[in-house]
Order: sequence, then C-alpha cells, then structure tokens
Amino acid sequence: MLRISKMTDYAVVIATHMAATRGPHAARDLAQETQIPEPTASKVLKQLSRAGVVTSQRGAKGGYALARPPQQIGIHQVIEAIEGPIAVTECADETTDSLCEYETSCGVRANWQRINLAVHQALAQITLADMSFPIQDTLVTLLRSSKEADRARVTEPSGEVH
Amino acid sequence: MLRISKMTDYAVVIATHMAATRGPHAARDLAQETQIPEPTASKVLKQLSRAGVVTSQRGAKGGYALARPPQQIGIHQVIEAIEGPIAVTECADETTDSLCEYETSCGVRANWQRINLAVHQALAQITLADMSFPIQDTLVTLLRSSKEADRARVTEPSGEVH
DNA sequence: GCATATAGGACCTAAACAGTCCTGTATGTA
DNA sequence: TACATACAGGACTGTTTAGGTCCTATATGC
Repeated sequence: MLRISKMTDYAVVIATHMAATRGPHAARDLAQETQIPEPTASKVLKQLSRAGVVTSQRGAKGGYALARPPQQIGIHQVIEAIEGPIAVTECADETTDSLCEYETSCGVRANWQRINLAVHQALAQITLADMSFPIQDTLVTLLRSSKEADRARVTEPSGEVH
Repeated sequence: MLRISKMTDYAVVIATHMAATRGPHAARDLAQETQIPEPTASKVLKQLSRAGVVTSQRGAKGGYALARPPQQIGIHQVIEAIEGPIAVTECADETTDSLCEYETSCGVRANWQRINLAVHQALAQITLADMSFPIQDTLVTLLRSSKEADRARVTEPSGEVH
C-alpha cells in the first residue's frame, strides 16, 4: 500500500522520542514511554543500532542514544534501517547492478528510478528534529486540499461515462 | 518496505504502455505486449477502470483506453487505483477524521502527515507521459550518488563505535 | 560474582498478496 | 436473432511476509 510497516512506525516514534530527550535510554524505558511492547521496541532498537542510527551501550547503566544530533538524521535513514534500501520496486533496487529480465523489452520499469528518486528526496528533507514539533494545522489543510484536488481531477472528466 | 506491490508495478507498466500507443486496447493484447499473464493484467485493468484512470468499452471491438492524455495522469493516481489512498501510516490516513488512540499522548505520529505530504507531492510530479521516455543516465547517476552520500553519512560519524 | 542490559537469532501466528478461475453482462456483426 | 468477443465482479487458494515473543549468549558496572 506504499505504506511503511508498523515496525518502521515504531522506529520513528522511538527515534523521535529520543530526539526530544537526549541522553542514554534503556530499551525498557523507551518502551514504556512510547507505549510500545518491550520485546518489540527492543527489536526495533537493535535494528536501529545495526544501521548506525543509534549507538548502544551494553551492561548496567547501558542503553541507547542517537548517533548524531536530530537535525542530522533524515527520516529516510530510520526507514532504511528497518526496511532496507528504499526501492519502490524490485528492479529499481540499485544495490544489485543487474537489470531485470524485462529490462530490454520494457524500458518502462527503468523509469521507476524516477519515482524512487522523488520519494527518496522527499524523505531526506525531513529530519528527526522536524518530527519533534507538534503538527501544524496549515500542513494538514495543505495535504487535504491536495488530495481533494486529485479526486476532482479523477472523477470530473471521466465521470460516469461507462 | 515502502515498496509498492507487484500489482501496482503491473498497473504502471500497462498504463505507460497505453500512453505510448493511444487507442483502445483489448486486455489480451496489453497482456501479451507487456508480458504480463492475462488474468492478472485483466484484474489490474478492471481496477484502473473503477478508479477512472482508464475507460472501458464492453463487447466486440471493445477494450480499454486512457481516460485522459498521459500528461494529465499522475503516477500517484495509478498507484492509488490499485493500493487505495497513499497513507504512509494508518494514522496518517485522513479518509477517516478520527485520530489514532495515541494521538494525545504521542503527537509524534501526527507528524506522519508531513511525510505523507512529501511523498504524495513527489509522486504527483511524475506523469505517465514522463514514464514513456527511456531512462536518462543522468538520473541514474543522481540517484546513485545521493544514496552513496547517505551511506557515507551514516557510517562515517558513528563508525564502529560500538 | 551478580544484577543489568544489549546482541542475535529461532520460532509461531495471522494477515496480506499474487494469481487463477468462474459466472454474468454488454456489444458488434453475420 | 444468434453468436463471438470482451469487460465486470467476485470467489477461492497457495505462498509470502509481517508482527510479535522468547531464549540464549555476551558485555559492563558495582
């Protein structure tokens, strides 16, 4: 559904929470503060750690901390930490340089790169610091009107033709 | 994985193919030309039709045609035809005006609207007409270097700290 | 040495996806 | 009018993936 997984949702919630309150956090504390089940939160944190988004400290008084200031962590880094490289389609995944089997005949799928790039850049603009602020009403309005415009565009010219 | 489904991939391939060669197309022909299994292609076309992206004509000599010129069909309309509204997370889905259960306590999740808007706008920029052109080398280079920059940014400052 | 806390991976359940097939209905043509 | 063609809608199924839990190993501070 062009939808991120719940795990990624959790990851962003946790990361944003860490951004709002610096310092080392135990996984258990983060779980409680974000109302995410502890084993799940722990799993997410491990993945964030492996991706280098957060640093970890083992042992007593250990915990997790953001690897960099929130302004320097793009939301796409959090997403990629959980979901792997943002590749909208398989053949748009440039980690392998191999072309998909239809590449020669289709030429269309290659254009997914375009979409991929657009999405990637859109996400790169948003940092954890941005996410710490409460939502702005103007933003919601913007989004809603943009969607309504689309609906009008779709239903208007085609109408109930068929 | 922030990844569209195969069905949506098919939908874009088919729609782009239709954009490149105007006129009514039988589902069977489209299936053969795009190398997509016929029942699957047919299913996709029905969904595109219901969403108003293509028009349909029943009976002998019937078929499908784009509802509007390719320049006026945004890639997000094709995606939404198959996957429903582009809502990156559940609580970012504004079709229901209800706030998610954590809304009051979290305030973070509401910021998904931001991401949603960014992705939506990114996709709206790209039309079917854009997809008809063969990929540009510059674009690939851009994408690749942008990703590599990210990797460097992630691995460099955190390094092998832990 | 013990309590605390992360690392890593195995494992299970439920839901979503991908794909096929069947029946019904509309339309052009002989 | 009959028939062939082609879309409409939905049922159905096998496979894959996500979501979530739990267990064991390892590192660290007191």
